[in-house]
Amino acid sequence: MLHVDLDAFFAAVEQRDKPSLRGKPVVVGGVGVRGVVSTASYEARKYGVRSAMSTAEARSRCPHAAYLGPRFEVYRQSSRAVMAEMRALSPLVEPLSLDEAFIDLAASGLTGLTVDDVEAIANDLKTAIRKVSGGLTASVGAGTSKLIAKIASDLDKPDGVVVVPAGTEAEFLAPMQVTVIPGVGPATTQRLNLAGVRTVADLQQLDEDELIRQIGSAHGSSLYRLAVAADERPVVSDRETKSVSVEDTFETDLIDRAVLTLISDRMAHRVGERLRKAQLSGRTVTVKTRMHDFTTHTRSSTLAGPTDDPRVIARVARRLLEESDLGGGIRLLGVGVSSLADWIQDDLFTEEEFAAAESAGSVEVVELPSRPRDQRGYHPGQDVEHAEHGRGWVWGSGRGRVTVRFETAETPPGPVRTFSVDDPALTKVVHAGADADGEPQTDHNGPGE
DNA sequence: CTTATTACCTGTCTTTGT
DNA sequence: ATTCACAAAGACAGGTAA
Repeated sequence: MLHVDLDAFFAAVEQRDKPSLRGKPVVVGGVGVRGVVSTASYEARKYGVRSAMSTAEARSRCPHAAYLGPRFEVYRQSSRAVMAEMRALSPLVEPLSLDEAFIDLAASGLTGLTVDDVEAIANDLKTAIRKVSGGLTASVGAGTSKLIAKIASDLDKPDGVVVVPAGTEAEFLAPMQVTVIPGVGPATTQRLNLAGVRTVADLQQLDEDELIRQIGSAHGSSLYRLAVAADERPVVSDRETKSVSVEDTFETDLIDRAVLTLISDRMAHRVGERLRKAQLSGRTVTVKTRMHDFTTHTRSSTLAGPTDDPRVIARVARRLLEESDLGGGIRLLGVGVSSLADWIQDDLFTEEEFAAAESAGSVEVVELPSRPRDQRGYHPGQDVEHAEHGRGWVWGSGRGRVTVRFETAETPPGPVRTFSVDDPALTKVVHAGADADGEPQTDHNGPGE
């Protein structure tokens, strides 16, 4: 496997496009009062400027650098060209961000390679990248797993190649600080240090149960395996999106609820648009607030069915914002949607579609049984309509409840909901097809029609 | 002083299935 | 057909990390 990392990517693109910046310190990131550094060129790094540092601190460390806002469209374009070169080498490429990706060479039949073979492949790739990107350089790590490739790519930056021979993985890792392992950040490092663990060798000697007690079961068992270089994680291209969100830090803290409501509405619309563009919809709406002291709070609410409707997202976000304590004002507001489904809301019948289907004779509507509290009125396979959840069909009934699955023949199964048989919002019972035996009649007898 | 976006984990409650 | 107990699953909020 290869891990490819473009060197100081955003800054390098700016230097490529503006020759006067070459050889000079360049800092790309937020340029406002609350901006942070995305990328510093190697010239700027000499002054101690680092990613994630506040722009204010970077300015004091390196006042004569060029400070530029990011041009994501340009970076995306170069990224696409570089990723295409990788895919020419092997179809199995997993981008981690605009400037980073894993490549599984075995997926294109490149197996049984010597260290020299891999080095040659990496150098050829770097040449190809330089050619299609207008001179960008990359650092490449290679090894028998994602973990080793990722760590190796960091060892000889910029413009380096490091190949770790098969069989030497554990000894390669042993002398390194635990912080080199992806997933071990400041919090985990501190907990490990308290347990006397500083290097991977220390970690290799620790008891797994002890490790799990210190840092939790999921993290503990995966870290335990990574420490001995046991890493079977596959390279996965086309990973599925699991959430979509928008957030913004304000120049000054905001407290006015009317202002924040308008901002929330705009954010909800942007999220909805992005969901629609990606043909996604989701059930959970989350509002995020960051207080002046940087504490962060989230409030979320889950709908019965997925939506991509900006108005629905905005309405829920408004309510969540109302329930949020703004304290002395907030520095950040965010709106997101998660619990994504790959099928969209209009799989559920709208009122218009229902009426059209009805007049076309493909469905007939009958009155609810005269004793609506009698669950014998619902049979498996019957179609029903619920005021809030749309149209679905009866999955089962009993114990005073009727279970409805919302789906159509063409879609994956929708959510199953259980209602009390006397739920007034459970309105229409529909017999699909021609053999409905009750007298066909249009009727609704509940609220919410 | 401390971005934007996404993913994933955990503890605690609540809901739902059997 | 109804009730009860228990387990599994889901919802929520916060934390960690890249």
